[in-house]
Amino acid sequence: MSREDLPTRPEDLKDLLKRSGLKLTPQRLEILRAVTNSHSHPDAETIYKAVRKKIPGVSLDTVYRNLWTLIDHGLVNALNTSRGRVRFDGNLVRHHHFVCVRCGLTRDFVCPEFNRLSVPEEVKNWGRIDRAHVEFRGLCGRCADK
Amino acid sequence: MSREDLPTRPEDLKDLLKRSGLKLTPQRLEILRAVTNSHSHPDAETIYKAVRKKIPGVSLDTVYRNLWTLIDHGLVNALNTSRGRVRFDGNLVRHHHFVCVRCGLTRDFVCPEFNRLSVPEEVKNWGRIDRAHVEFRGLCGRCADK
DNA sequence: TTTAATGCAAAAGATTTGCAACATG
DNA sequence: CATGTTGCAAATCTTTTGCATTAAA
Repeated sequence: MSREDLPTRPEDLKDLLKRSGLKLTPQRLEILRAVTNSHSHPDAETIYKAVRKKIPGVSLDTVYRNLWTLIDHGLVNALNTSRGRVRFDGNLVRHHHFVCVRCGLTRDFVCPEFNRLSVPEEVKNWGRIDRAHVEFRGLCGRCADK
Repeated sequence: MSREDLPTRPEDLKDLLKRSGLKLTPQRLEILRAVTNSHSHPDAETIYKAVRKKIPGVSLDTVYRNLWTLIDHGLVNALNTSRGRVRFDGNLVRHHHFVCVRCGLTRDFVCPEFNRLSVPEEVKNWGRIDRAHVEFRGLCGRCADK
């Protein structure tokens, strides 16, 4: 299995955490599972609710702390947010986005070609680059109709 | 002058607002000017401070309201924010980003080729697409050294 | 045993709202 | 004029912190 096509089975998620050098706590695992299972770019509150079904005692700040940790380790992304709330993207299949600049609707699509865009020299000097992400911006059907 | 290379002279900014169908208030103009003049992806507070130098009585909520309006009209973008605060990008020259996933550092670069990425069929059906934006993600020099 | 993660409760910030007055087209 | 915009102040939400306790490696 390529790095571009990652699994969501529990054992694999455990693995993923370990390979990322992260301690494997039940909370962390459930948070990761919640965010990777959802392709709807949930906010922290939504993830919190999902995790509580499995671990009723979990706290919201643990959810936040873990999401940032997962982001730091490249397992999750923070999304462009129209209007003040962070949303998370845990789709482990490498993908790109369509974004409605008005309502913030964000949809995933896969395009292997875009994963391999070549990095301009200038940019190479700014740090270590792990991946390319393309965003097509415009108005979604709903917003365009108004 | 092409649409890809927009001006920041006051008259041109006024024009830009009008052409976007927006009422031209002094506050709005200064807010737009502040955000287009800064290439450092300021947050709302920073823009507020800059605008206050010209219009001391301006209020923070007016700044927010206008930034969202400008975003709705495609003149400004909201940026990926690591950690809870929206930042704004009013660079009118069409550009792309390098983003450090750890600290959130975001740098602009220009690459005409990326402006013309072809839109997959699937995506075309989701709405009207105005532009493509590429983000290279990784760790900036500073964060990579730790 | 060492180091990192958790839960709690409280704090801090950021963003939004209602509303009356005002300015723009 | 009609409509959209502003300032103000208060309200609302989201996200973060400190700290004592617990769990993972």
